[in-house]
Amino acid sequence: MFAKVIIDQDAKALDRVFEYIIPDEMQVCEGQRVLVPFGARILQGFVVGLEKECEYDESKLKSIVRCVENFPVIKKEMLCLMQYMADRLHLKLASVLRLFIPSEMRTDKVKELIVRFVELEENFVLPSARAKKQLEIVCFLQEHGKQKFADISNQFGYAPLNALVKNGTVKMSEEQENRVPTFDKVENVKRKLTPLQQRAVDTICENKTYLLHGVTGSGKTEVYMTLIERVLNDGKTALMLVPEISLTPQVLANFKARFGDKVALIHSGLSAGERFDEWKRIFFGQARVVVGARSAIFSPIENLGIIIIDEEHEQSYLSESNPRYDTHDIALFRQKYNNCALVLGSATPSIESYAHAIDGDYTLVEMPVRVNGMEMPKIVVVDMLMEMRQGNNQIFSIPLIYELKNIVEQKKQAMIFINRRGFSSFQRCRNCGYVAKCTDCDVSLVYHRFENKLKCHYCGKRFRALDVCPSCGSHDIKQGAVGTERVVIELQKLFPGVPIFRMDNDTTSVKNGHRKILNEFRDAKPGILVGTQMIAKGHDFEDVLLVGIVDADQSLYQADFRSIERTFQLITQVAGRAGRSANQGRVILQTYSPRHYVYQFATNYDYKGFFQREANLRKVTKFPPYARIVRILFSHENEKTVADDCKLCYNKIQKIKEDYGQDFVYLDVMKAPLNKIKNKFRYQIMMRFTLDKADEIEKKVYDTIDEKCKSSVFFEINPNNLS
DNA sequence: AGCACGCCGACT
DNA sequence: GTCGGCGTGCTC
Repeated sequence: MFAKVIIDQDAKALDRVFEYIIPDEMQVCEGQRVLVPFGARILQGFVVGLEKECEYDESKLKSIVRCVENFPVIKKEMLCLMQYMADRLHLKLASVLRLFIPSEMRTDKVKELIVRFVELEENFVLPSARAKKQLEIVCFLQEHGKQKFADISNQFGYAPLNALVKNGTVKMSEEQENRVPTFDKVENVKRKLTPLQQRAVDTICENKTYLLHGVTGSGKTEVYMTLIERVLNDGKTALMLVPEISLTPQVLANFKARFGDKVALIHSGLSAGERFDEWKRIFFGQARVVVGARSAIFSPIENLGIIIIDEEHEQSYLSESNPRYDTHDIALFRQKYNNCALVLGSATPSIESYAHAIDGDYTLVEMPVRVNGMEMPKIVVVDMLMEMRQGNNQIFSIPLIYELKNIVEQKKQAMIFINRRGFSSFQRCRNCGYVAKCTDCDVSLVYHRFENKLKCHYCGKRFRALDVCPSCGSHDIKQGAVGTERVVIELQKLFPGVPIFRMDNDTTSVKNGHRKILNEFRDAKPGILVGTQMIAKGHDFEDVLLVGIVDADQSLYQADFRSIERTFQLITQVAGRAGRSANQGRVILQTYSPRHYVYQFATNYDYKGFFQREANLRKVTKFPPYARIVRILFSHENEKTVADDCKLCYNKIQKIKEDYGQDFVYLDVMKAPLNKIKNKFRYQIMMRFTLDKADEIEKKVYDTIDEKCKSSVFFEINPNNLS
């Protein structure tokens, strides 16, 4: 027999199958990890096919050395998925396979956790009465049976236990144990479903794709849990994805409380060992519910009855580093393969998904009312240009300060949303215009007052903060756009003595930073929580009656076609934090473009109106979901090399464009908006195709990329962020 | 990816 | 004369 093997190396030249002889005495099946001789080395590979005949010259074939495991780590479904992703997303087979197993497994760094147990020998002799501790241990074991060595040793001391083992009174054994991620213990509260929730549950009963459009606070989580329970009762399994950011201890605890040992949790906070053990529990069918972030879509769970993507509009479902993929595509593949239901849930569905619902590809399920019947908080738009004209140059408008005062007086809580961390987005010399930039990246440095450093948000490099302009010596340094640190400092000036908390990447990177800040904020009344978009997700605080959006325009002016959509989503999500209890909340939205349609629709919570307007715009201007964008990004440390590679590729693509006329909507070549990151120069080719011909053109374009091209090449389909 | 083979410059 | 630079090409 012969095996088709993918070599586990991330190189384009190796991105194909190599054939090997399976020695007669060796048991090898599809999906197994093997060691094979490759050139002068022994490398790891994956068996992706078995054949009686070989295609390559048989005399040149080598034999598989051995299998790494005695079972196939890649299941059949995943082998199909591998081919699908490689074809559709132009990914290397090996890089796709790496997504399917925990990285810990490839490096063989994690070992199985072996736990030692002690129990009494069958014919044990009682220790002498003088050995008091030993007697205690024997009594304890007599009463409780087999115990962990570590527990007994902690409770009664290591020496007496060891003595008992030595003299043969107690026998020791070893067992492999799974590491269990820690989680908070909470009660399993099963709330009775509202008629609206019940209707949603009843509607989602077929093996189709559903778009669950439920306003913030409409109780989507309870719907998910009920659906999962039903699937489990049918003897099937469930997979639920949530954005990493909302995998809060609270959410994890709720799922553990409801589903107990049946649930496996996959999130970035797990240790290597925990991740490996959870993966194994899924692989061997012990876990029947998987709750996790993006990468959990690749869990080796079988017999799926339902896949749920919560907050489906979140951009974190698009992988932005290689291999690049959209979780929706993978979910749709697995749904078809397993013939199960797929539920996409959101208060603000992505334009793409809602368009599918309108077109009838997905079934729309709506929950337009909050569980507690409360109205959505009122959103007040404040024109910051007006404020300036009236002489207010502060970062807070008069109405926001007024509302904040009210909150403080009533001993309630407020959240201030500012989607930029640090103190200010740049430092610039007022005299000569010098702006501090990163030496390795083409970006201005962000000033962090707390550390008094300038930081590059792309490569993390730190620099001395400016007090004197290095170019002209002037002391007149201007601060750029406001960040979370600055907001906190300004609030402290306005409300001395009021507890103010900051939640962003810088304050939550320490272990449990997240939980600590939220717990402290919960008890602070009055209290103000300042944060980036991580405060927009799922935290329900009854006493938050005010949400301030300091710079709503921030996400609006980003150079990508989803920026308006993202702004609408952010406002709606942040607004949803206010007035979760009986008191109606209020939102103050500060902007320099108060008449922009996104604000008109957002303040009225008019998702459908917004969708119509935005969808129409994209239809007319030929953007997704009514066209496909493809970007090829070239990067290399030598600027001339990238420019040449890019230009060469562009010239070839131009020839393709001539053949397709109107279907090749757009083609351009340019420096990437971020021309340099980590000392690598970046050039790009931008393209747009009509949907009809997209697959065909895309394939041709992909094939023109020269294998000998020295730059690294990234091929992106409908990318989210065009920097 | 990594390793071998191969064809041109400055050195014990 | 040789040692070694890294360009090119191959790995079942």
